[in-house]
Amino acid sequence: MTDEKESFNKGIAVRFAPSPTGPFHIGSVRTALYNFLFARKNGGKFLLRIEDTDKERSTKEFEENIFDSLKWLGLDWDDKDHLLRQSERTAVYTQKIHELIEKGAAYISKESEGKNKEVIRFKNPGGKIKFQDLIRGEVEMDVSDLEDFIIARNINEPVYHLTVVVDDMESEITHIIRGEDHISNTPRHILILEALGGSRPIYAHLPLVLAPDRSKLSKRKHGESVSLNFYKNAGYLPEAIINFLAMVGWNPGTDQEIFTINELIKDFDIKKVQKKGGIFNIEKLDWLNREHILKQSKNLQIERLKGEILKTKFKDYEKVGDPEFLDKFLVIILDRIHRWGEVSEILEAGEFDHLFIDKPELNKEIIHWKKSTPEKARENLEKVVQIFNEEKTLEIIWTKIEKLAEERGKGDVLWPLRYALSGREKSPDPFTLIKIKGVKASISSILSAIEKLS
RNA sequence: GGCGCUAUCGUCUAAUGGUUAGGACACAGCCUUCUCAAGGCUGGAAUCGGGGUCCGAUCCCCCGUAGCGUCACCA
Repeated sequence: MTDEKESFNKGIAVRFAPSPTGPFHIGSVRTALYNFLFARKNGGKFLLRIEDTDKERSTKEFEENIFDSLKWLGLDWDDKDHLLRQSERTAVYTQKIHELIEKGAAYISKESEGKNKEVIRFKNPGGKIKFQDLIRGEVEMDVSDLEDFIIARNINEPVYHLTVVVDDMESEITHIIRGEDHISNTPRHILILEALGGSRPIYAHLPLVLAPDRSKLSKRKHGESVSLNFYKNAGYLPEAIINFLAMVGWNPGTDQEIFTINELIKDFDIKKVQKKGGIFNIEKLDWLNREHILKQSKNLQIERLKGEILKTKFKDYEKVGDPEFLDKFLVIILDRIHRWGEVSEILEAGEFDHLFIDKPELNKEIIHWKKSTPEKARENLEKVVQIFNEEKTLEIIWTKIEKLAEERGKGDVLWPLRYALSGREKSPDPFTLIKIKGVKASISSILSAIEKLS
C-alpha cells in the first residue's frame, strides 16, 4: 500500500463520491471528470467512493449504473480493490462517533420531534470558519447559526457530514473537488475534521451545470434529460460528452474546441475553472458530437450505422448485411446526423425508404421540375434510360447523363431523375442515389416514373 | 427571509489598467447547387446599474440590482 502510494506524485488524491440514489446525473459526470482530469494531470489518484448511507434510497442497480457509466466514459478510477462503500463501514463510523462523544465534541441528544427520539449532535463551538478555495479564493462563514447539527441518527447510523469527513481522512484525500452546492456544507465538515484531528484538504467548489432556465439541473424539474443514460441512448459519444462538459466551466485559453480526453488531461488547469455556473447547451453538444463522430474510424462508423439500422423497420432487409451498401449509405448519413440515434429516427420517418425499396412511390405532379413540364421530364427520362442501355460502366453512364443535363437543362434532367430515384423532393443527388441503389433498381425506378407520365 | 456564491454577445467563453472587446455554438445573408444535407464566405450580436481610485476602467474597491445555491434524522 505504501509503495503504491509513493508511485503517485506528491501524494495527491482526489475522490468522486456519488450516491446510488438515482440514475447517473449529467452534473455528476462533470464533477467526476474534473476530479479525473485533476488527478491525471498531477499524477495523483482518482478514487471512487459509494455514499450509500441512505438505506431507503440507495440501490445496487444505481450503484451498477455508476460503475458502468464511469467505464463507458473512460473515467477509470484507481485502487479498485479498496473501494469504500459507506454501508459497509458502520463499525468505523460508530467508533468515530464514540471518539467524538468522549472528546466532548458530540453528544447524544433527546429529541422532541423527528424520526428518532435520540440523535447524535455535534457540539458547535460557534465563531467563523474561513477556508481557501482553489476556484473562489477565501470563503468565510459564520457557523453559529448552524447550531448543534446532527451527525448521526443513532450511534450506528451516521449521516453524510460525518462519513464524508471520516472517509476523506482515511483515504488521505488532498483535494476535495465537488459542486458549488457543497460550499455551505464545508464549514460543518471542517468542524468535524478538526474535532477528529485531521488535516485540512484543499477545497475546490465547481460552478454548477445549469438548465436553460439557469436553475440547477434536477430530475424533478427537467426530467430524463438530466441523466447520462438519456444521452447514451440518444447516440451521443462518450468522447463528445466529456469534451462538452469539460468546456462548461473551463477552457484552455486557446481557440481549440475539439479535445480528446488525453488532450484535456494535458491542458487541464483547475485554476482556470470558471466561477459562474454554465448552461447545458445541447446545440453545442450536438455540434461537438458530430465532430467526434467524424473523427471515429470508418469501421466503427459502419458498425454503429448497421446497429442503428437494425433498430428500424428495415432490420430484415438483406441490404443491411451488405458492406458495400453500408459504406455508401454512411457517406450520405454522415452529412445529416449529429448523433447516432438520428439514424433510426430519419429511417423511421421514411426519408431514405428509396434506398431500401427499389421503386419508390411517385406523385405524378412533381416528377417534372417546377419550372418545366411533364412532357420534357418524360423525354429526358427516356434519354436517360437509353444511356443506361447503351453503356456499361457507371462512370461513363454518369458522364453521359451530365452531358445530357448540360444540353437540355440541368433542372430538366436532374430533377426528374432524382425524383424518380428517390420519390422525394429533398434527397441526395442522383449520382449518389444510383450508386447506392444499383443500376437495375435505378432503371426500374426511372421506368415507373415514365409510365406514370404516360 | 438568514447565510453564501456569481455577473463579458441568446449560449459556452477569451482578453488587457489603454484592443476596432477575440473565438466557438446558434441565428441571418450570400456562394456552391436540379432539391436537401455538408462545405465556403460575410454579417448582426456583449462588458448589469451607480459611485469611487486613476491621465485612463470591462478589468481594482464600495454600494445597489439581478440570478443561482443552501438552510433535512438526503447526499
